[in-house]
Amino acid sequence: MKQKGQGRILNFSRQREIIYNQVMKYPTHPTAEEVYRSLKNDNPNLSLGTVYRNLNQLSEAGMLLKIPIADGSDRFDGRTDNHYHMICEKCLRVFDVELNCLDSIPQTVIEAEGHRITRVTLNLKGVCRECLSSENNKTEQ
Amino acid sequence: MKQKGQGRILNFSRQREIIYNQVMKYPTHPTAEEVYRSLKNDNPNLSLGTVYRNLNQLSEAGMLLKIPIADGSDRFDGRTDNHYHMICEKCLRVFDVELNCLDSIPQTVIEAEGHRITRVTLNLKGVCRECLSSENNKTEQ
DNA sequence: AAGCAAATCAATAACCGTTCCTATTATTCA
DNA sequence: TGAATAATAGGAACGGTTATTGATTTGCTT
Repeated sequence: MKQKGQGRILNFSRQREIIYNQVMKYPTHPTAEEVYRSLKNDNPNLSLGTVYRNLNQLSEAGMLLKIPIADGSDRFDGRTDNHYHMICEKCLRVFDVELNCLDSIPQTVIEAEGHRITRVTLNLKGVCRECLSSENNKTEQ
Repeated sequence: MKQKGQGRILNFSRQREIIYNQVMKYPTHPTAEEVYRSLKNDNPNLSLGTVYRNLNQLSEAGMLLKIPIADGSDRFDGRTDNHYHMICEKCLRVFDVELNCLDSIPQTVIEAEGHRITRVTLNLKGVCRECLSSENNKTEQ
């Protein structure tokens, strides 16, 4: 393993490979802890520190997306194209959200205030479609 | 102190009052730790837990705004109207940013995905105007 | 003002997510 | 193959925050 810069290819150690594959396999935006637990059975000597280290390396290399969650654990996403996330307050699942209106924020702020924006992190909280409809079934909102 | 609901009036205990006043006094978006340190000299028996508790109570009551920072401590803001924040990677100061384009996000997501959005949290990272211009003075970017 | 219940307090232990450390094992490549 | 390098497991340590405790203060009722 040589390179660590953004977007570079990482060589795959055994542990890195199973960790990467696990995140790619499920679109559930798992936390490091969840990745660890889901792999621990078949890999009894996997350690949590290794999971954290590899998830961070993979996201630095641009192969995964790290989703910072304001009031909870970071999550990781195999989808690396530009998109955002909503966390449901009821079921706690994380949903992908397309929002191209955010693309203009850096330029807007530069023009208005003179600051240069390098990273836009958005956290949406709400209630997902499924939870909304099961709420409605109870004629309660 | 009776009420805890959103926007209700809180009675002011002595400690709550000095904590609230301190946040209102400075527009620096201090962390709980910073509020604690800035008050500790004049109030030697103030405890950090009290600062946390009161800042959270005040923000639940709508008298302060709690700003979650993805990779650091939460910050508190005496300005409670709708606005957003940029943190400068160089000087680490937090700046207020006006961004009315975000107001339409809840409706957009409802229409596109069917989820109901209840809270929009934005974290902007970048380089502030002052740091940008001092960078330019070194003919280096 | 006295008595009492509720709120608040300081101090500190516990907690959680994450990173760091160390000795060991695996991988690379000359 | 063997020396250098990188990755690992396991667990300690860390920073930010919350929970617990027992003591103190406050507000209410009379």
